[in-house]
Amino acid sequence: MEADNSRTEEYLESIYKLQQEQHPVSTSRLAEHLKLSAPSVSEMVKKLTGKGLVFHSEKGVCLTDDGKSLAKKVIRRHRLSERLLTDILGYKWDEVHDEACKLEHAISPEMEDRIAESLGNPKTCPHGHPIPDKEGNLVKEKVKPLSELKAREKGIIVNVFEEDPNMLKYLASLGMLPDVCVKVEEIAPFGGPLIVCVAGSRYALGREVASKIKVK
Amino acid sequence: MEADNSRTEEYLESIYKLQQEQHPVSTSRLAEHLKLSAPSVSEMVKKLTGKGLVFHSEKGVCLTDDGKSLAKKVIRRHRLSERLLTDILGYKWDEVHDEACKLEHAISPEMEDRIAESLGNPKTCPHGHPIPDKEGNLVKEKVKPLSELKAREKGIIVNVFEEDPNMLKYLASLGMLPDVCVKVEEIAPFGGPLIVCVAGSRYALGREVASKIKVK
DNA sequence: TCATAATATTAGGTATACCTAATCAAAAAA
DNA sequence: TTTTTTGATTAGGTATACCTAATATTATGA
Ligand SMILES: [Mn+2]
Ligand SMILES: [Mn+2]
Ligand SMILES: [Mn+2]
Ligand SMILES: [Mn+2]
Repeated sequence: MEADNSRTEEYLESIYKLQQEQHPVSTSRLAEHLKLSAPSVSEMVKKLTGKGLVFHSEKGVCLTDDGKSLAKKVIRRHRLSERLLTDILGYKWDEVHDEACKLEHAISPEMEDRIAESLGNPKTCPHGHPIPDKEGNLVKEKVKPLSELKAREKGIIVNVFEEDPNMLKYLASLGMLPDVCVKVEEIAPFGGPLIVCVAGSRYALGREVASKIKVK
Repeated sequence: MEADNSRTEEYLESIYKLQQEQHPVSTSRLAEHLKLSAPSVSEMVKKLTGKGLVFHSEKGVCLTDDGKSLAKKVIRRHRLSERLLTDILGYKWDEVHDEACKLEHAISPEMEDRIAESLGNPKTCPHGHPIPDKEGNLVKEKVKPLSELKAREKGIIVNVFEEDPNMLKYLASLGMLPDVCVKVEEIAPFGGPLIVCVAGSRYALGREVASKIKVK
């Protein structure tokens, strides 16, 4: 019978994403992201180790080459799903994450190809993240968080590292979407907000939020 | 946590389909269709009974009103998925069944609506079967098997009660698709084939195959 | 009617993936 | 350095959905 790898895929996907923040991923961070208990994750990580998909370093869990390869396949399916949802079915960018997170496990390689083709082989998901190609290559643009720009500096939004629908909805309402130009007018002291200018309007943006927005 | 009803959905879907052939569905027939052992099905049917989705009559398993309602939801998602695959992603009618059978469990009510709308609220799947509406209403056309037509009688193909890709591929190669007109030229005796005329060409069609093709 | 065959269910077991409570180990604080 | 806190794992358990082998039930047909 055909195995159901959806849990394995979900773990690898999470590990891949979390390692972008800090390299070896801790059990607790992974458990938090997957909304599972630490022992559950601990146990599953052991199984993934047995399958040669992850290994344990000093500081935490790392993906093996096989694990990385599978993770990128899942991420490709996830991001293509998001594009299908926005470009063809008319979803907003804040509505697609959870749907795509289920769809990604129900998509065959055949279907993945067809979606990519039908969409004209898109390079990024609606949040600006690169879609790995069939071989697992993905182009990471050199970016920095909006929060690191200095006063009077400009940047173009590349992507938004955030999956919370409310946050995304909020950002969309300010017009802060990929490819949009943002200027930091001034930076309030003592960890205060950034005053940014987007399409002629000025907004005060918290540091936390600004750090999720990556610009070039 | 959100429950995974995919197995429940798969059982109800099968029961619904099989009961169209013969009303109360036997455990063995169900096991065969689901490609599972009889004891597995026996056990699962007991669980479905506990959930109030099916009940046991003399002759076999029947859907309760709740069961029928859920089954029709699954079938709606299945058939909309098939249409998405053919109409938007360019699949052939013989390639969609298995893909749709996985997709149908990963589609939210929200997404179901969006697919239906994007496709212009189609009335049937690529095989000619009606797509139940949101409320579970579905229009069954009055049809009979092609095998019951008499010599020289004509009919229009309404649907094909078959999910085997090879059979569907074969029928498509003869141009035998929904809405196509077929004329039975003659019927060979002793259970022999039907000689049919489709779009000017004549073909010999086995009785078994002809009984799967429903015409009006 | 009685034996045979088909169907359904029970019994007992496996794999997967989750949980809480308890324990162990490492890091940070006192 | 000893204590406390945080983090990870072990121990023991549950739910779900599958399996094979054995048994029971129902039909069929000789
Ligand atoms: Mn996911
Ligand atoms: Mn995305
Ligand atoms: Mn199905
Ligand atoms: Mn169909």
